[in-house]
Amino acid sequence: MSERVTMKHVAAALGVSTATVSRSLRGDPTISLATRRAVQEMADRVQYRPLAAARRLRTQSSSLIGVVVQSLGDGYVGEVVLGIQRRARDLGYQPLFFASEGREDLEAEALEVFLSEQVSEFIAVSPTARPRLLRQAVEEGLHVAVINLDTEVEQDLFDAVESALAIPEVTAPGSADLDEICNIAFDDVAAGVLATAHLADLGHRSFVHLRGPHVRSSLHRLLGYRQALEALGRWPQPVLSTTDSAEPQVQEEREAAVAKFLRTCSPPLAMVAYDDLSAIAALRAAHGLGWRVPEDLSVVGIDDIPFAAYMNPALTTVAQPTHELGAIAVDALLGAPETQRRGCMLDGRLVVRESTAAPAAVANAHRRADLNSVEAPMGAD
Amino acid sequence: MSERVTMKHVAAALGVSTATVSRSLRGDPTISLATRRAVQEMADRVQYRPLAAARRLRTQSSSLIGVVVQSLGDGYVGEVVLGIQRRARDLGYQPLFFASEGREDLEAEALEVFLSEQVSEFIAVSPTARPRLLRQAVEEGLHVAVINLDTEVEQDLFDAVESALAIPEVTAPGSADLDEICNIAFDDVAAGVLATAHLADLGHRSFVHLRGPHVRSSLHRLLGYRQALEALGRWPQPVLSTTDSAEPQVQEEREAAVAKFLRTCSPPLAMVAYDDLSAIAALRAAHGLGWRVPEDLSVVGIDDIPFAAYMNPALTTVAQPTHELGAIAVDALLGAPETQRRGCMLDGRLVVRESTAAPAAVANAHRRADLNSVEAPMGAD
DNA sequence: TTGTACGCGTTATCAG
DNA sequence: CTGATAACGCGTACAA
Repeated sequence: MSERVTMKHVAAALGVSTATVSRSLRGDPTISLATRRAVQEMADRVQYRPLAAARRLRTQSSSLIGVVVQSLGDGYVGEVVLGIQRRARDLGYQPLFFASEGREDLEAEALEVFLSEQVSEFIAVSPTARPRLLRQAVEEGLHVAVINLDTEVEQDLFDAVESALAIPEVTAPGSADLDEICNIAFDDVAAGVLATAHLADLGHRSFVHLRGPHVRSSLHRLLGYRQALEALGRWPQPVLSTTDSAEPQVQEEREAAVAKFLRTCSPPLAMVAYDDLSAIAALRAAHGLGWRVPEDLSVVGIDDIPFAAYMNPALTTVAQPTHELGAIAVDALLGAPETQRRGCMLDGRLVVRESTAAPAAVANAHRRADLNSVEAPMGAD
Repeated sequence: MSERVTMKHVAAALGVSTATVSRSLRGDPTISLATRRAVQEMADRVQYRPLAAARRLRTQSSSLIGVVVQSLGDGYVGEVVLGIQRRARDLGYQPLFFASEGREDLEAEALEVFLSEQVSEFIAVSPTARPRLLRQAVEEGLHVAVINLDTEVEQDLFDAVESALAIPEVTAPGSADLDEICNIAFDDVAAGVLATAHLADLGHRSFVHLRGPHVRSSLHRLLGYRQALEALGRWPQPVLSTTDSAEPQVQEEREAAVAKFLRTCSPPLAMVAYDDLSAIAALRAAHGLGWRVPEDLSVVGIDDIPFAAYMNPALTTVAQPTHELGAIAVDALLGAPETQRRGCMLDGRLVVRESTAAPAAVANAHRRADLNSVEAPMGAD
């Protein structure tokens, strides 16, 4: 029934050629201002909408920007994605999102789709150690930017960093082979330092780090923890780790690991968690054992996911500049030449909320007794 | 440098016509199996990829399914979107996501984009009271499905439902004018009933509902609360409300409202919150006043956002069948004829975690004294 | 300043 | 069973 309105209609209605319409609509200055205006007016009078497919077929380019994420539901990713969408829109681009669910086959499919859609700019948000996707992407001629590339890292490196020995040479993120891509990164080392220094500034002397999975960001945050402590002359300090398992149980394992550790020591204690989710697990563990946060245990997370502020107590954390990360990635690919290309590193921002406080030194002695006598309110279930 | 591989290349390499290639690739049975196979083989030997733009220009249809959400970061939306993406992929469609940020201009832009992209199927996830978008969409000839349409509702209706009077005629969601669209809905009334009944089953006698904003879902959940209570012969019971304000403060306002209420009464108490976020605010308020959850206050949320399980205590809640909602919406638009068209209503599922328990009747008397003597640990900051 | 004409890669129609 | 050919809507080189 309702025919699609094409340039032909606009042209006919005005008695001009389609070429004139085309040129007018894109503001070609060789067309007289009068006709340009007339065309404009007629175009939206008849509700003309350029057909993306036709334009793409003709120009061989799509003004589509492919974005692969693991999951759109993740709060952190959502923020980054928002930054991408806003900046892309400013530049006249439309993001094409694809959730990979962490599956390699879906990542491959994403690439197929992008190629079919003539996507030429490609952003991967926090890809977990899948160089293949990125390799293929550059091989296919896409311009790719990565936000927080997170490659897998050997256990040995963690062991070394956790030891009292000299810090080993920590390779640059991503490193070697991936060279064409630009990596927009959060400074995980600095975040680790920031979190730890905050606790130290509060007067804490006794620290613990809840380590993340075997990936670069985890290693770097640990490194920051160590660096800050070394600067204070207090290294080594304990590091907790859990087996890297699949999503469902990971929170419980973290909670268990923290609980186990807390039983071996006495307040006050200061914890730097790998990320906010880890910190939240720690909150639960502490509560389960009757440790009060922040009085007995100060906890600082990293990321500042949307829910951090809603926790009880609200989580002190190092915020990632999520929107910026997204915007910069877009700029790096599409922005004016002055916007950098070769990647960059952004600092986090300390957000102090309720989960950290000065150690309650005075009350120590008698609280300690308390803790030993009470049963854990929630026990292990 | 790297030329795009087209059907022409495939055809040339095999000495056949592009028509044959085209037909073979789409499995046209009029082509001999032999050639079909040969074409297939050659096609992926030379890495042929159909150009979406060309196909669309020719067929006038895009196998793209437009999806408008408010925010991709929202955990709830993320889950729904996942359901959409999975089902869409099964049917050979590619979702095109657009985050409206709740802005009407962006919604309009989304529609423009969809039209340009020849999108013919359109899903809106939890649109908040913006009939305009949907109207325009159907006017432009799109097939639209809505997941949890949430229109604004007058204060009067809330007042009426909260009163002791007879329940007023509550109009169907969306209602009247939006008729072409199919509404895939979560049964909010049933969810309210489920949550309330759970608390009643636990033995609670004293209830309170923390009401949501002035939208249909909020009204319906309140209605469920009332219905369940009426069935028990315990209506009326208190209902808490906050001013509907913009995102940033809403959590704090909810927390304050709950705190204010808790000060006026004594444990044990059972609360049905509008949603998980409200419930989380209640958790904070309770903690701030020294009420223990679930011993003094049982709280049940609705939605089961991903974070509900991580809360401390983990939140008991009524889960929305998020993936299903998404999948059904896709089916309603694209699925086989046997998959319904005219919308449907899905039930929630009670997920019992740690925030609800039987009222601690015995301990009441002396605990009450406690509560009155202690200062709120966290005070108001 | 504007019009004419062609081609982008694909599919559909019509012959063969 | 397969091939030639036209057309989808737009942008642009070239001509006027």
